[in-house]
Amino acid sequence: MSRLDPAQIESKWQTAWDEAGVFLAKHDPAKPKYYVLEMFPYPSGRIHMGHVRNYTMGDVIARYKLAQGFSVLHPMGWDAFGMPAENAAMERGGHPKTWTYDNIADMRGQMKPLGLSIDWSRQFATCDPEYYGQQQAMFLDFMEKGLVYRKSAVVNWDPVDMTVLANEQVIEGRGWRSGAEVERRELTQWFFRISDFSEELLEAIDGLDSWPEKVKLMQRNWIGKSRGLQFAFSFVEAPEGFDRLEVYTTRPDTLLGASFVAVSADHPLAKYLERHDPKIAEFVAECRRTGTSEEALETAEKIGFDTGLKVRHPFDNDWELPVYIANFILMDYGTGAIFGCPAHDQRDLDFARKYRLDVIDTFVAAEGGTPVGDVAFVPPKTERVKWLKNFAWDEMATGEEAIYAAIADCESKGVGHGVVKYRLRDWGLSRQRYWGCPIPVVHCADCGVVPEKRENLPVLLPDDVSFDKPGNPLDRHSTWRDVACPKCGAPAKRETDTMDTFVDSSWYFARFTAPHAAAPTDPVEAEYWMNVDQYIGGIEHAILHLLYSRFFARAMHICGHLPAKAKEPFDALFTQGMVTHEIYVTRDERDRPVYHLPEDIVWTESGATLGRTGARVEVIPSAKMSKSKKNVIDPENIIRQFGADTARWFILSDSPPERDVEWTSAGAEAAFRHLSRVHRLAAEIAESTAPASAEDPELARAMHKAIHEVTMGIETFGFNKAVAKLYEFSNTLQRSGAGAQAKREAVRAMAQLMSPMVPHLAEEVWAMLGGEGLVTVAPWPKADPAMLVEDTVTLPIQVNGKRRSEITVPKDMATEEVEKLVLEDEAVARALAGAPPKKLIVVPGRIVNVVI
RNA sequence: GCCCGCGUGGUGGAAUGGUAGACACAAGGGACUUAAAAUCCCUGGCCUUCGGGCGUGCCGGUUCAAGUCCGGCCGCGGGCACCA
Repeated sequence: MSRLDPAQIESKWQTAWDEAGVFLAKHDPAKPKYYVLEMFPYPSGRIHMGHVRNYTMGDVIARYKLAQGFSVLHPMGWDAFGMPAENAAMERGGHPKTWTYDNIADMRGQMKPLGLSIDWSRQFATCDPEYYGQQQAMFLDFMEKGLVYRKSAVVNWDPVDMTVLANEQVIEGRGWRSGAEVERRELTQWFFRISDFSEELLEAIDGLDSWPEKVKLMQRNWIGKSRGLQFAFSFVEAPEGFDRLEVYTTRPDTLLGASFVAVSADHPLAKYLERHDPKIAEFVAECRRTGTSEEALETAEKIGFDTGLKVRHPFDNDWELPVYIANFILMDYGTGAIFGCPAHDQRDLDFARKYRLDVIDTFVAAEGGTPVGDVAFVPPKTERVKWLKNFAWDEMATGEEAIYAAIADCESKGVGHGVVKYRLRDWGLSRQRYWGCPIPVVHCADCGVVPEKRENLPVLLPDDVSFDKPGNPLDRHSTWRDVACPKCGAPAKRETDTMDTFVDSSWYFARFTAPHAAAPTDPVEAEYWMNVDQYIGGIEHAILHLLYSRFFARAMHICGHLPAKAKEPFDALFTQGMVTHEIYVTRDERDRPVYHLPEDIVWTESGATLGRTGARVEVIPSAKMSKSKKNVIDPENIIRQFGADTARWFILSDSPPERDVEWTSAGAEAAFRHLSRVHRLAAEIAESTAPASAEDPELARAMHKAIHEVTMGIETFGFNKAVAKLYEFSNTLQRSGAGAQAKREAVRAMAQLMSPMVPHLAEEVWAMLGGEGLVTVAPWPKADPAMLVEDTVTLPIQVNGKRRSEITVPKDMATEEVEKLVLEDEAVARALAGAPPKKLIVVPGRIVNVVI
């Protein structure tokens, strides 16, 4: 009998699938379609276990749908633009393009042995001119429809690398690469008008029934809708050109507690004042020096500057409030100006105490008399509280009622109006980088910003660039940069900014439906294949990527590139957990962690120690895999050692897909043992010469139960449960005394049920048992409902809710008869001790409860 | 600070309000073997006077029946955050 040899069978069946072309997506109007997509990878050069998990899950779905007769689209591509390629070029020399395409070839080579049911004929990389050229065409469409615009914005500028940094790249106020102190600079940049879609993107979340609640919530919070009052203060003495001062508040109910007004350092009023008062100029400059990074914001002291200006309270002309410039006010939220109510907002209170401003308690929060000290009283939104100063609502009202009443009252008095605001900002897409999609416009001294002519697309990235100097090589590339204006022909300059790589990943799913179309999409193909029926990826993309894609799908619809149904492009979303692995840690003399490789660890009775020194090692399970922690498991090694089926089987077992799964070598070995057992069992049964006796109802029942349960497991993303049911079925099969014919049928069913998860072994087993053709395309088995019902049922008997006994009865025995048998039961009789039961509850087919 | 999720054996985890711990890992015992590997079989929540008692983070409630529903605590994890 042959042993399981994964290397041999896996390449054999992969070749068979390729030759049969079973994974090529075919547009077949006669069939229902199914589009499965896993978030495409960045071509770093190595696949990791996270990829294996992601693509295995998608593959289970794709293969299952294929067997169910769907026309399946399961493509793969590469999110290939981005900084790492440029960093590699800077560090090691070479060209980002070479580095990227080499990595793609390497990674494809590493993915192939996994036996994924991918239609590789549709593969593309976002750095292919064919792809980014269409993206440029779409950018021009967006320009025509007013979906993209330019404005000046404050950015983190690294003066050494001469580039804009994302907030995450600013560490303690310094650039992450250069270590140079980051400056705040105003640059003119391109923006997508995503904020125009705030309400639509928010409302449509309600329709995303097959998205995780968690992701929907994160998106709702990110869009951040709030209702409030916007109104204007009039100045006691208005500065030139400033008539009134607009503010926005979500707590108009605290208006009677107002004691100051503050504006952002970027507010027009601040900008006006800094031109006239050197002290204000100095203060404003100070504010602007503070970075925009989280650290900078958290540690920065809240400071303000009294402008000397005064405004009048909207309810009382004699009530004057000072106007401050403060460093903690954001220009791009609300109006860039606020009123401060120290008694009922902690930050306002801190500010008021610091600058000795009034604190007006509109509540006397604790009616007992404690006035507001250093802790503000924030009126609760849903709880009824006693208001001392209320201008439009009951003395006892909730904060929400008060807010609502305050807005209505202010509107009736002509003091402002209720408005809705969103936290969502427009999406800045300009990057001062080489390795990205060029923005296809030209800057002309006379014509301004001129779109590149369509016939000149794609605007290709030049190959002859160098990374020996900081900054964007496109800026220095005169023959690329200096062009004639597409409109007037005068000498002009190309836009040298490239697009954020999130743009590339915001529509790749649509491009897969027609990867070589001469337009961004092909309407016929998009109509057939869209939407993505099942999208699978990491939770880390819960907000940006998914929100941007939802926006892009809408914008593409407006430009005629996607049908209306694709405005929400992902019908179902699944977010999978990480693959973790234990780490081995010791501490150095300064108590910093030092990580060790597994092969350096010696296991002793007292625990883990370090081989050479004998130092005690702390073993921490479930750590995220990372190079620095020395706990990375390389999928290539695992496949070489055990085969792809084992890697797939293990990663699907045990842990629910949405949770983290810990990789353990014991688990991988166990998975391999089980698959070997299945292989051996199948071979035994295939070779068995035992007489083909009559059918075996027990085994048949187990088979139908397995079909039902595994199917349900796959349908509900309960892969761990599907795997458990397959273990159960193979255990039953192994112990079964059924005849050869019944066993063969059961093994064939098992091969089919296993095929989405361990496709190579399934093919092998299927072939051994004389299955027709490829199991991959064999129609998915159906459970016979009649076979799922047992003739007899075992009913547990509870006494006062505690299990005491059980009886086995025919499945449709009358309740009265069951009751009779229950009362005759020994344990029940003992508990009753002669007395009649208070109550007897029979749940047919399930349970009996005797209440005494 | 605001919002959300989760607490079940030594471990990963099962369980439409209906037998808690399926399935697997690790562990212990046994068979086969000169031996090992491989393989196969068995045991297992805790206590017990063998009747039973106690068990799903803690306290209480609803119910014939609660891991599951409700209220309150405790702990862990995640998201957002100078957002007015």
